[in-house]
Amino acid sequence: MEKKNTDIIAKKDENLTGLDFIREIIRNDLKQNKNNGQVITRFPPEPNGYLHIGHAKAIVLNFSVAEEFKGRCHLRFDDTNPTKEEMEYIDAIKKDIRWLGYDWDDHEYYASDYFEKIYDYAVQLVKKGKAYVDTLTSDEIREYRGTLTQAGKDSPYRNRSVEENLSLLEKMRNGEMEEGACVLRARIDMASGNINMRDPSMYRILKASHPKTGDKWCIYPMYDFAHPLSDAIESITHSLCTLEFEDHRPLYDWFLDQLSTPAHPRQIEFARLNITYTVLSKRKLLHLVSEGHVKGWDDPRMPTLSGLRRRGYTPESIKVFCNRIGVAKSNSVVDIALLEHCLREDLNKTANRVMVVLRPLKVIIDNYPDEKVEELDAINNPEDESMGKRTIPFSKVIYIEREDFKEDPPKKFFRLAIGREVRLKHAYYIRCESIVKDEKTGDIIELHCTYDPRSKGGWTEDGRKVMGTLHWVSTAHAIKVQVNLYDHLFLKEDPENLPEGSDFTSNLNPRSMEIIKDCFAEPSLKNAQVGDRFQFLRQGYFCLDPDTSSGRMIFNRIVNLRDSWAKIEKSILS
RNA sequence: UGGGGUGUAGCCAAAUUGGCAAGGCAGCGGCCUUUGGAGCCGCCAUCUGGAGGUUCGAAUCCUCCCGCCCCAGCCA
Repeated sequence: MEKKNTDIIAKKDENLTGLDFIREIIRNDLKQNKNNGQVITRFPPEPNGYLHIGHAKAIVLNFSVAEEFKGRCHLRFDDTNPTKEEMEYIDAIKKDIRWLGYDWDDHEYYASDYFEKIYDYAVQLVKKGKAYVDTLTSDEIREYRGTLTQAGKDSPYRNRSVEENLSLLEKMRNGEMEEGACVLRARIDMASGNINMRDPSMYRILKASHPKTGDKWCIYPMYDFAHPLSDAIESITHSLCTLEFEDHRPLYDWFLDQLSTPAHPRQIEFARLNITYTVLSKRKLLHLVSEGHVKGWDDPRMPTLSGLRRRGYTPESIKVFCNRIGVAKSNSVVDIALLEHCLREDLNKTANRVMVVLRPLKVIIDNYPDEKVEELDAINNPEDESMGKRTIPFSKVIYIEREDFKEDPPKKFFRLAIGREVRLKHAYYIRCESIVKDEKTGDIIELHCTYDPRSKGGWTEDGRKVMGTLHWVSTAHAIKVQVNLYDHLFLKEDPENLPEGSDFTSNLNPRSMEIIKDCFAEPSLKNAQVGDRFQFLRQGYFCLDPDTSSGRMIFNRIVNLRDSWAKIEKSILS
C-alpha cells in the first residue's frame, strides 16, 4: 500500500521521538488537506554575503522537510536591494548549497523575476486606498513613527487621492523623483503596538544597477512587501524563517489578505543557530574578511560553508549536526563540541589513516642493519577493512613525535623514556637506550634505541605488555609537508561578551592558526589530491588544501582527535 | 497596562496533548584496544524559571510573579 504523506516519519537520522514543531504543523495541515496535500518550501538567501552554517540549518530544514513530505524546495534569491547584492555571491551560494548535496532542479528563482508583478500588486493597493506615496523625509518618517511605547501619528500625505498616488508612483518608477524624495507606504495603522504595522515602506527609490535587472528599475520593493508576494507567486505552502520575523507576520498576512494572490503561504518562525566560540552574522563575517582578520570568506577558520569546506568538513557531518540540534523557538547556543563530534563521527568511518610526524625527533635504531629497508603492511582504516591496506617503509633512522619522549616521564605517561619500551605502529618494539643533547642548548637532538626483531608487525608471542604505541616515519623515505593547525577563531564562548567600548574582534584568538612547515609524512601521501581527507594517526583529521603546489603539500587540520592524555596531563598539573 | 516571543540537566532537545521527565553532546567511572582514537558498559533532573491553585494524578490546565530574546532601516 502506498504511504500517505502524513505517515512519513521525519528525521530519519534520529530516534522516533516527536517531530519538531514545524513538521508537526505541516503534518496537521496535510491531515486537514490544506494546499491540496502539497508541501512547497523555499530557501531565500539575500546575495549579499556568503552562506554560513547558520544558513545550513535553514537549508537542511527546508530541503529535508520538502523531501520528507514529497514536496519540493525552491531556491529563491531575495535580491531586492541592489546596493548590497552581487553576482559573486549568487554563484557562491549556489555552489555551497550543491556542496551540501541539495538540488532545486529548475526551481531557481529571483525576487527580481517578479518585479513587474510586485509593482502591479502595489498599484492595486494604491487603487484600494491601502497604499500612498509619502513625501516626508526619512527623518520625518522616523519621527512620525513614534516610539516603542508611544503611538505614531499620521503623515500629512496619508490621505492623498488615489489619482495623485498613482501618478506619483508612476513618477517614482520612471525615475522622475530623486533618491530619497519619497516612498510608497502601506496604509495600515500608525497607532499599532506592532511598529511594523505603522504604515511600513513598500518601495524606495534606489538609482542603482541591479545584478540581474541592470538599470531597468530605479524603485525596489522592501522585504516586507516583496517576500510574501514572492512566496505567494511560487505557491509556497510553508514559509520558514527566523524568529526576528515573528512580528512581521501580521504584515506578511496583511498584504496577502488585501491582494488576491495565487496562494497564502503560512509563515513559521524558528530560532536561528548560534554556536559557541563562533560569530554568525553576515555583518560580522564581512567585517572579519574586509578588515583582514582572516584570509577570505573561505578561510578555514570561518564558519562559512566555503570555509568549512576548505577546512575539510564533510557535508554529511554538517547535515547530521543540523538534524541533531533540532528545531525549536527558544534562543539557544549550541556547544561547538557537538559539531566537532558529528565531524569526527563521519571522518572516523571514512578517512584513511596515515602517519605524519609534526614535530620530529630523530631516532636511530642501533641494532637495525644500516642499509636495510622493510616494507611493512598497514591497514588503512580499522573501522572498515574494505578500505584496504598499504605498505610503509621502515629503516634504521626514523622520526617520532617530539612530545612522545620525555626525559622525566610524569606518572601515567606511557610513551618513550630512557630504558622504556614502546611499540612503533605497524612496525617493532623499540627500547630507548640513550639520548644525545646539544652541548650548548641542552636540547635533545636524537635518541638511540634498540629494536626487538621478534616484534615485527607490532606484537610478540611472549605476551609482553607494551602500553604505548607511537606513530613514526622513516627519515629516508619521508616527504616534507606543511601542516596548518587551526583552533577556535574566538577565545570566548560568547565572542560578543565584551568589556565596554571594545568590539568583538578583541576576542579573536591570536593563536587560531599555527603553521608548521617541516613535518614529515609517510610516502604514500604523495598521491593525495586536493580535498582528500586523512586521519594522521594519533593527531587528528587533515585535508589537503588547494594552496598545495607541486613543491609543497599543505594540510589543514580539520579537527583534532579526542585527547584523553591531554586531560590526564592537565589534571596532573593542577 | 507598547507589541511579539521564550524559559525542561553544563549545552541542545523530546515527552503520543493530564498518566508518573526520551535521546544526543559535554562530564565522570570502568572494560577493551597495535591510535591515550574508535568501540562497549555504567553514572549524570524525586524533577520542568518561582509561588500558589485545580485534580486521584500537572512540565502539560488556572492565577500571580521573575528572567531572557526581538522590534522604532527608505536593510533582509
